[in-house]
Amino acid sequence: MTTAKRKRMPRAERERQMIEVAEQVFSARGYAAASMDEIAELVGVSKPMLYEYFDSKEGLLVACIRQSRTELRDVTAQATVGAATAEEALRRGMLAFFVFIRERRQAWSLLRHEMALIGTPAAEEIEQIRRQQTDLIAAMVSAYLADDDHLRAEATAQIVVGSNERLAIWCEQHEEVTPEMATEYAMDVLWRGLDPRQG
Amino acid sequence: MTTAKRKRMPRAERERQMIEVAEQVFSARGYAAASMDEIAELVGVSKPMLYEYFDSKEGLLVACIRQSRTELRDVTAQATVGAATAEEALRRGMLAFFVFIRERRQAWSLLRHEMALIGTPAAEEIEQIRRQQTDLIAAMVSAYLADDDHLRAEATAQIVVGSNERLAIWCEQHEEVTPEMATEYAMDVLWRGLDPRQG
DNA sequence: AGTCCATCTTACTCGGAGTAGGTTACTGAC
DNA sequence: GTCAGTAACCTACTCCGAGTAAGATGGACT
Repeated sequence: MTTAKRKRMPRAERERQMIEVAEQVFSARGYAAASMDEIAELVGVSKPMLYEYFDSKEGLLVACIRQSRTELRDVTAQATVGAATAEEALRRGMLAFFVFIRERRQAWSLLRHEMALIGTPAAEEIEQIRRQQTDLIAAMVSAYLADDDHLRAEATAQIVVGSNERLAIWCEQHEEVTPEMATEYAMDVLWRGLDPRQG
Repeated sequence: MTTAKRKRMPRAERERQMIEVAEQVFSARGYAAASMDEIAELVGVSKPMLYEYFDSKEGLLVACIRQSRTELRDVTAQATVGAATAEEALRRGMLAFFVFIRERRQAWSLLRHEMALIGTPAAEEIEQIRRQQTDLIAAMVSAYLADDDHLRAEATAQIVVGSNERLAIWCEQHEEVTPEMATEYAMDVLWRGLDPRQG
């Protein structure tokens, strides 16, 4: 379809193509229900090629996740540049996140599947990839808030990420919640805190 | 071992026994790597019995998760009774949570596996079970904080739960973080907020 | 024109989820 | 006692999909 003769393309290009197809199939069918045979057929290649390039079904999923996470990190990082205050950086970053998950459904669906790898050999690698995001936030927390307690900064990053991910899943069931509203809800708790005494 | 003749026990009892064994196997091997044959053998029963009582591997996992989540909700709900303020209720609830995940590793490991069911027919049922927890928190938020915005209360509950779950996973990699420290980190963000201006 | 190797294929194995159909022990009725 | 009736249980399969062994083929470079 895209290219005339579906044959003999260089490894790097084939890999990209495989990831693209796999991303669609994984997010459409779910990781467990997706079959390597189907992905291979859609790519227009035989199954052993997938194994040649990605070792296993898990490996293929990890490659897909790595790509989507990198995009997400870049989008959120980009959103925060030029923010004057910590508050503004946090708000912009979160808004970028909620916009991302609404616009790039497929990528987000894939990221949700990273949890499917818990308890597998790939779990550690996934945790490594997540650190792209948490390290970024932990660094901002330390810098903006002049907090030199490293452990606390990491914990704070986990809280921010965890909040956003859960909120994102919740948003999927509440179509009426816009990215702006989600951001407002999150800011209200994370920045101001639940303590009602402050104005 | 436990009972002399491993034969012919009433359904309810057999179910409990199956769940007990399945909980161990799932949390030890991981959902994907666990096999129904192994579980059946450890129970001392043949595989079709598992399917008779739980329909599928997924169904068995859901049953295990339901039990562990009920325990977790009861523990956290119990911890908050008699708290004088919202702050105290939140702190006690979260401390109970972090103690739970450290003491009942197996149950917590199982709850982490609920994510493995994303994109499967059981996903909706899992989300239903989670609501045991979020509804409880949303109700407390509404009551204590006199907030009548239902949507916001739900979002807040998701933030609290998401924070705690991510923090719990992070704690597994940081043995030096005690439940008390985790609670303090979480309270500092969720109650006071990140805004450094307040004292 | 021939050699090398990266790309690609056919045709398998193997393990585990799920099932068809039959068997055995207990329960109550007479 | 003994004879349904049924709940608990088993053996012995099917089938699908992950992963692999071993070989074919096209193109690049000498």
